[in-house]
Amino acid sequence: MEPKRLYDGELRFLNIIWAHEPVASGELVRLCLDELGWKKSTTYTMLKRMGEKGLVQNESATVTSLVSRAEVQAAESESVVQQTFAGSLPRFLVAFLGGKTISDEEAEAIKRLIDEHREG
Amino acid sequence: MEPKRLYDGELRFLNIIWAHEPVASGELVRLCLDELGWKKSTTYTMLKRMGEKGLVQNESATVTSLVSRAEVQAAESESVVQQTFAGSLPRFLVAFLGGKTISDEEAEAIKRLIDEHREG
DNA sequence: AGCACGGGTCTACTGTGGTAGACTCAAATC
DNA sequence: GATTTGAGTCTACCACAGTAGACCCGTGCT
Repeated sequence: MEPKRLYDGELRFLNIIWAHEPVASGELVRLCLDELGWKKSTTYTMLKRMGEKGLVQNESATVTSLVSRAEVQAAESESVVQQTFAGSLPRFLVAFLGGKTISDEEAEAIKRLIDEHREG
Repeated sequence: MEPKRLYDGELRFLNIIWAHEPVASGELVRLCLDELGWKKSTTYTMLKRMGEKGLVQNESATVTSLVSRAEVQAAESESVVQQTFAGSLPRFLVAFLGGKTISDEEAEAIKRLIDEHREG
């Protein structure tokens, strides 16, 4: 999976698919109408365009994703850290945390994560 | 500054401005030609459009930015964590770290950052 | 006076994301 | 056989990022 950044609409669409796949196309039309306010043809247009990009698949009226949420999220995070912070995670964190504070639980969770990914 | 997400071109343009401001407009035209391959009119169009958005300023042929790099970076990181990870920093980190490993120094730097932003 | 030149605007084309109306087609139903 | 219904396509409009060619204007050089 090349680190291709997704557009807003694609992401919202994928989120629905991930949450329900495999999902019947008609059902997906209903879901998109409810959650995104899209008309039927909009959903099908999206389906087709994203199918051409290899992001989703519509076979015998059953829609599945061809990229996992994890892959997309990894690419997205990678892309931002790379493009905006020259690949530096600490710089990202400095910017993100700014004036914010984080709870003790979150702090511990993060430290644990860091330890799990230490080299050596 | 509202968390308005910038486009690629705007970001590349701002990067040049940040690196040289205050910069004479003619000089900026040269820089953009060199670093981005933009023609003069492209640079001026950008300048004007981004001026209308309140991102940059061109006064008596001197260009300055109206948003700091830090602000933009904060907004950018905020936006990604919000949109792709439901605002959860740990989730972002799980995705970002993936199979990666980080050095001891980086790990310590990050832990220090975390502690500095604990609440209470 | 005339010209070159740098600063800057105007207009406009291209691509594409986002969105949808009109329509086709096959299967189910009456 | 005729009609409804659900799946799916075609065409198209709008907004806007990205990009640039043609042009205008003032100032200073010749």
